[in-house]
Formats: sequence, C-alpha cells, structure tokens
Amino acid sequence: MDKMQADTTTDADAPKRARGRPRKTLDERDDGNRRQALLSAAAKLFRRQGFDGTSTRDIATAAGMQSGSPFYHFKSKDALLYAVMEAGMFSAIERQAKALQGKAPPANAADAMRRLIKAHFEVLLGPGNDFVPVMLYEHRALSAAERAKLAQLQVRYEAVWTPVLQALHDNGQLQAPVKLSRLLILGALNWTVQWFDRRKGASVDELTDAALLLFLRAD
Amino acid sequence: MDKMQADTTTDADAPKRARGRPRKTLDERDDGNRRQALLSAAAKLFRRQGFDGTSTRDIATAAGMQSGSPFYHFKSKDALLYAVMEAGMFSAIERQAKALQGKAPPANAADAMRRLIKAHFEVLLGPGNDFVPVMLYEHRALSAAERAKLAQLQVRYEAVWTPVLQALHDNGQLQAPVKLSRLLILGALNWTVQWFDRRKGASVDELTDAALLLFLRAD
DNA sequence: CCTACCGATCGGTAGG
DNA sequence: CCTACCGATCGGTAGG
Repeated sequence: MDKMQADTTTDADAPKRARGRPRKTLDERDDGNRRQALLSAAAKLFRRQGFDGTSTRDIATAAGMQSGSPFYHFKSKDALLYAVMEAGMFSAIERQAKALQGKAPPANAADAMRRLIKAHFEVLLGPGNDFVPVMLYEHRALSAAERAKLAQLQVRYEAVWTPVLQALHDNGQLQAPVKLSRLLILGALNWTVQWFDRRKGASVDELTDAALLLFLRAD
Repeated sequence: MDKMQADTTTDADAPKRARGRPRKTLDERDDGNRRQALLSAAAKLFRRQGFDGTSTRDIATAAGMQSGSPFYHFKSKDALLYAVMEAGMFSAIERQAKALQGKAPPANAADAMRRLIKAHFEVLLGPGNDFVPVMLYEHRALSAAERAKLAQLQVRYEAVWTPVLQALHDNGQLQAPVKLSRLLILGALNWTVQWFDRRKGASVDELTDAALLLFLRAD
C-alpha cells in the first residue's frame, strides 16, 4: 500500500539468487513481470481514456513506477500500444482455435459458428479483457508498418470464419454473400464493445443465441 | 492558392455594404460561413486523425485562419467537437425521416427496413459525410453532459427502428429478440465505416441487399 | 479575426 | 529502474 514504508519482513529466507542492489519489496520482482504490469496497465488505461488521452506518466503510476521508467521496457509509447494490440490478437487467435477443437469437433456448420461467435464475445467482453478492445478502437494511432503487421494477424483470425460461413451458405442457412456476411457479422460482434454491460441485461450466452437467430436460418 | 499575393481584382464592383476594415479577398465572407468552414474542416480532420490527434491550429489552417481564430467562433476545442457531432445527428435524423416518408409510404415492414438501412449507409458512407463517423468514434472525448445531450438524439434516431423490427418479428422475418436485433444490426452497419471503400468493392446498394439477406428471412 | 504570448503537459533521454 | 531535465506542442487568452 505504502511505498514509503520500510520493508519489515525478515530477510532470513530471501531468495538466494538475490544479489546486486537491494530490493524494495519482496513481491514479484524479476523477469518480465514488470513489463507485463505495464502492458496490463496500458491496456486498461488506453481502453478507458484512449491512447492520446493516456500519458506515459499515467501508465507508469498505474504500474507503480516513476515517469521515465516505462521507457526502460518499451522503446516508445507507440511500441507499448503495439505490444498491447499484438497480445490481444494472440489471445484471440488462441481462444478461437481452442473453441473449434474443444473436446469434440463441431457437430456441423451451425455448431462451429456458435463456437466462433461465443469465443469472439468472450475475448471481447470478458472481464479484464482490455487488449482486444484497444486493438479495435486505437489502431489509427499505429504507424503504417505496425498496422500492416497487425493486419496479418487479423487476416489469420478472420480467415477461420470463411469456410464455416461458406458451409452455412451452401446448406442455405446463410443467404447473403459469404464475404459481405463475414464483414457485417464481425462488425455486429465488434460493436457490442460499445454497449454491452456484463453487469446488467443479457449474458454472453444470450447474446450468442440472439446473434445466431439473427444471422442464420434454422437447419 | 497564395495568401501573400495581393488582390488584383478590380474594386469597382465591390459590394456596397462593404465598410469598416477592408477585406482580404472577395469571396465568401459574412455571416456564419466561416463557422461552417471550421465545422467542415474539423469533421474531416477529426475523422482522419482523431480528436486528440488534431490540433486547433490544424483546423484553423484548413479553414484559412490563424491559430487563435477558431476560438472566436467556438468556446473551446471540445465545443467544436460537440457541434460536429450534433450536426451529424441532425442530418442523420433528417435523412431517416425523408427515407420513410419518401414519395410513397413503405409498402411493408421489409420495405421500411430497406429504407432505414440504405439511409443509414448513405449518411455513414456518403462522400464528404464525416460528421457521423466522427460522432461514432470520438464520443469518448465528450464531457458527460455533452454525451448525455447527444445520447438523446441517438435515442430518437434508434427509436424509429423499433416498430419496424417489431413488425418484422411479428411476421416471422426476424427471429432474434427485437432489442438485441436492433443493437446487433446497428453495430453491423456502423462498423462498415471501418472497412467500406466507395472506390472499390461493393456499392451501397449491394451492401443494403446483403444486409437484408443477412438479417431477414424472405417474406 | 489576427498577433503575440502564457502555462501546462507530454514523450523522451542522460546519467546514474 | 529513478532523478532531473529538455524541447516541442498545445489549448486558450488579451488586446487590438
């Protein structure tokens, strides 16, 4: 709580590998966890206040650091934003793959669709999932090169939808053209970030049901 | 082109009501058209670079003014943003009403839906229509009071969709719950701002057709 | 609407 | 990772 307070815990069982300058507290210290703290703080603040509305000082404070310290971990504020977005895409891609594999493969195209939609909502609306929303709403702040790198990951993510939509189109459950369907559907899902409130109204499951009813004809 | 160049046109037929300090050029000068120029410039720049990414100096330059001059027309940068958004909502509401009235009233619920969707796309994707996109993507920059005022206009706009969706639900063309349908559908439409390119790919009419096929069952 | 300017904030860095 | 700091930019204002 109080960073000024002296460390009163005993030093007897301090980790043996501790050497060099003394540590200020006993909790997590080493490796990349300071970097991770910066990433999480940045994601949360970028989402709430926007990239431009968040200063690197804000982020440093939220991570318990001084104003110049984030630049020890990240070359620039921009690099921090990119790292947040990339982490978001990796988590989305991973979650998507798990949803499709699961314990059993999808029973049919509609089942695959349900899994994709639900996984998408979870990554977007789940508690503490600020990384993907930041990616959706702040990509204008990226440089052209970073935007291009990220676009590759997005293509990978969106490509998974295509065969599922194609199968649904083939069996008549989806009427609109596959490509425009994908764009419109993902838009509907992504926009939920703007209005969905986990604390009230529908649940993610109800949302998933509604989306399926809206987009697909019964089989 | 060159602001330094002396005005070489003759003064003989200058407007008689010209008095007081001399004008620098002969073109539009009086009333609110400077204010309008600021609004248009701001809308364009806010959309392209974001609210925080656009300085009041940028806007002044784009409107052919000096750095301090926008504040003669608007109390603050924030007030300028709000004015852009309000103008966007007014134009959307007006266009929506015209679409539903038209020369003839809608033939049925699906026809009304088509008109609503197309009007929405036109306001969103039409050439030079930067006001509504700015409203969609920069409302985080508003104060709470301004956001609340704007929300009233948005409620008015969205309320028009409800009876249409209800009718479609009643006749079986729409399966998902009306309220969630409205939110998901408007999300799908709003998101087109992110990917739609008037210069290539589908037209607004094709987009409208695809949306109808996606959301509604044939009657 | 322009000129000249102020105060504040911000990203980033050197040097330890 | 902290301290101390720089240079630049920015919203806004006074006074005309």
